[in-house]
Amino acid sequence: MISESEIRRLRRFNRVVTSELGAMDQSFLGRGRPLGLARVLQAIGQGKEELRDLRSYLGLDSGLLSRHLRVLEAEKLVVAAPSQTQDARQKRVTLTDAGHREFDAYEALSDQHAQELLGRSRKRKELLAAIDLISATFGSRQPRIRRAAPTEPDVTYAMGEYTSELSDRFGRSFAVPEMSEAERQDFLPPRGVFLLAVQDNMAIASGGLRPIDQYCAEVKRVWVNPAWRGQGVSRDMMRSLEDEARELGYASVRLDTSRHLQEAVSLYHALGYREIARYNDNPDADHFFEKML
Amino acid sequence: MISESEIRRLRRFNRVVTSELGAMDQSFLGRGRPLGLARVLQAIGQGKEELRDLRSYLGLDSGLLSRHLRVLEAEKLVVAAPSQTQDARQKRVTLTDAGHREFDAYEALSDQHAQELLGRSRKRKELLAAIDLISATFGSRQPRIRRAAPTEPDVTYAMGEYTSELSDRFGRSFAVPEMSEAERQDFLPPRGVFLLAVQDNMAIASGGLRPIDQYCAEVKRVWVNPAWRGQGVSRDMMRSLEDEARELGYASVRLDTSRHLQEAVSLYHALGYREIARYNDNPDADHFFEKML
DNA sequence: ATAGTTATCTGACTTATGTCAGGTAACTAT
DNA sequence: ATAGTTACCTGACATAAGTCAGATAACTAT
Repeated sequence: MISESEIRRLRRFNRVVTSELGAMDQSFLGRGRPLGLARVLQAIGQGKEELRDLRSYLGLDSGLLSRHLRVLEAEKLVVAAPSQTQDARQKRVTLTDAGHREFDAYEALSDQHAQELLGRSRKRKELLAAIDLISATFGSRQPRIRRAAPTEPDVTYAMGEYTSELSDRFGRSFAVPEMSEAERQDFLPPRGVFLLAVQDNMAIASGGLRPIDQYCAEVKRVWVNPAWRGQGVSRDMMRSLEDEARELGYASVRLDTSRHLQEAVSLYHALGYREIARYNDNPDADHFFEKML
Repeated sequence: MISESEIRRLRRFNRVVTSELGAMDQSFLGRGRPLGLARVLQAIGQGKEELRDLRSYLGLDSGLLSRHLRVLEAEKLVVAAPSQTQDARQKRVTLTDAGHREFDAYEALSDQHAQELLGRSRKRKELLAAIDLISATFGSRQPRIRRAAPTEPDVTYAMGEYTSELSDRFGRSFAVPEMSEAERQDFLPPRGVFLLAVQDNMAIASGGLRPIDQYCAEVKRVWVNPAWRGQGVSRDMMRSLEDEARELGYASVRLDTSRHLQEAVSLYHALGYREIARYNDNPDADHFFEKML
């Protein structure tokens, strides 16, 4: 079971992190606005514009939220508008230009704090892996899979991690693939698609689909952040890619992979892919799979 | 430099952890006492008894702390007494029996929360390593080295980690050494000593010294929590052990180690130890060192 | 001995946060 | 059409938290 010392280690972690977060709050107060208002402003800036979302996200009483919004309105940082929904009782608030500036200022403070923390670490890569593992363990439970343009920053991030992992696994350096305009189009409907699994606002997994010919698409660049592995994320990603392929009118998908990525090989077997002969000249691939849709 | 995505990962971590800590606070409120008072009570229970310590630890205004203490006194949870120091103006507060019970109740809540969090993890060992790395990176900077009795829980914890690491390194299972009463005496003055490096109230490194003969002591069980490595902790530990050996009247120290612990071998070289011939029959050792004090 | 400093306490005040009971207008179910 | 419900707002109130200006007694430096 869970030992005394494990509990103490977690509690030490709690103590340490609490004091860091306290420092963060202090820096927010520097803008002369109580924390409650700052939180509301940040939440709105992050797209929580419907009042009901805001209330549930911040856990606020409706009266209190109403009052906070009144203050922010008086400061001309937000404006109220009727909600997008049918219901004319519901409202939404959006940031004014001044509101955006103020929001950006809070974002900059957060970024600065984050940067300062990262700067303290000698072993940044390990630290980030540790941070991700904790985010994965304690974070909200539902990664959401959505389409993404190959040029999005989140895709760039995912591809960076992907190639860095390939480099580790293969023991030699891979470069992030530079895509031509034509290659990017291959990953966009109607020819293909690029998917990201997003949790707590950040990509934790990716996968792409591009045409081989009229009837067959190829699965490429499937990556899952190591901290989220073992929770069925890659399975969900593969299923979503297959769904997309069907919708785009393909009859089958193919993919290649390598003995250096053993979990991948097992996964494809488990998902009903069958091994086929080499269908391309990728020198790093030694396993080839196909699945009829 | 520090990239955009690294900052976002740290901020995601912040978000996730903030909401966990919020849940913790909620559970504290269940005892019908505002957070401020609960914190004071906890701090006193943790040995912050001098008012000045309390103030600086909790960052409280002296007036506010005074009032908080008055409330706790009225509840008969704490009693004030003159400070241990010369200065008759200074005061200290201690928990009454009822105070201890109340403190224990808060401790139980914390433990319960910690346990619940750990229970959520599939990969507990990795999670704890991640937690330690973050504690090491963001925690307070000064590990303190102190003597410890071989029977202390912290020593037991350190030895558990030590043997578990040996098992990993050697690729076979080591058991935590059962010590006879005589062996324990070997690690206690005047014959020897056992040291712990403590940070944020927990052991992060250990080392022991026991007699070989009248003139020479042996360094044993040097362990540093992996999260704290690379910061000179082992160096400090070795220096402290040497100081202790000198004080206990030894003229030299010896130690054995293994090629499986390459950092250890380098460290001993760097600290001025010279390799000598095998001086014992430890089958796991293949390097032997000595240093004149 | 004297002047200045320090540790703690008290009272008065402010601000932040939270709660609750209506109120209005817009909705839903029948 | 009517009764009941819901989303948001307002006013009144309560509690928590923090600030500040003295007051007192005990200290320190000279």
